[in-house]
Amino acid sequence: MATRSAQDESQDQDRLFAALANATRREVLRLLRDQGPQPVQTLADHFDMRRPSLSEHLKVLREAGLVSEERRGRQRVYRLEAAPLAEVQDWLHPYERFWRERLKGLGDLLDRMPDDEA
Amino acid sequence: MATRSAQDESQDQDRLFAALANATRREVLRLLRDQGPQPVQTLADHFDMRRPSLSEHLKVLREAGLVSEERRGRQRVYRLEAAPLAEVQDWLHPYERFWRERLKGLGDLLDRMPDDEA
DNA sequence: ATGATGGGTAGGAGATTTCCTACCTGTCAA
DNA sequence: TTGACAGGTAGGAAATCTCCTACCCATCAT
Repeated sequence: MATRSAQDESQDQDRLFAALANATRREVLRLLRDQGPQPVQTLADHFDMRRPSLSEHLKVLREAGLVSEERRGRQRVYRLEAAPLAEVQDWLHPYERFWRERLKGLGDLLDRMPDDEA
Repeated sequence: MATRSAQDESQDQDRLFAALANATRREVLRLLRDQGPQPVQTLADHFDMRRPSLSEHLKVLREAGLVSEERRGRQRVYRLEAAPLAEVQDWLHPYERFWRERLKGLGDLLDRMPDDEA
């Protein structure tokens, strides 16, 4: 197995978070998740945007490893590749106790309040 | 409680993901998580960047709700506010079964391979 | 009061993003 | 073979991001 440098990995992480930083791209992921693999035109129907622009979004998603394409005749069927999202979850993990502490604290506070103040 | 429109919420989500789409800002969050609340100068020591630039990153994080500031004398102590990250986790959740399926498939495949090929 | 310190804002340069129109390639049907 | 269709790339405009220097305002110590 080819070993990847720490630099490569943080560059991957950059590409991943950057890919998610756009509402259109997040919506593409949602469509592929909820409706399964589909060709570009079917995806494009959901957006108020010319096809070449969507093509570029698909390219960003491809380069982040979040989608794959399969050529079927003259169509290219895009499919969700969720694996990189596990890395987002891993990134999130060390923060989890912080927001749970906060929510717990809020819960405790509410518990101590009379109902009509809560 | 003031009700927030769906538009407001998707704008929040945009701000949140956009805030995370920068390595410097993610590193600020990590520092606040691992080293606790601290003033700007202490944070700035970790970056090869002028202070005003870091100030702007802190502003982006503030507007995403990911940090808060407390004025102590002439210092401003920044603190991690992890709550919005719960929203990232919520966003992630519907994707989880997809990457788990994939990993499971990979695991099954490896199980069927001779050790020296795995 | 005055200077030094902490940290923000203003304004601008250069890079990057996101959209567009125009055009190209590959596949299918007549 | 010719046309139509799916979808990519090229190149450019406008917006946004990320950095900078210069400057401003508070606070604290002298």
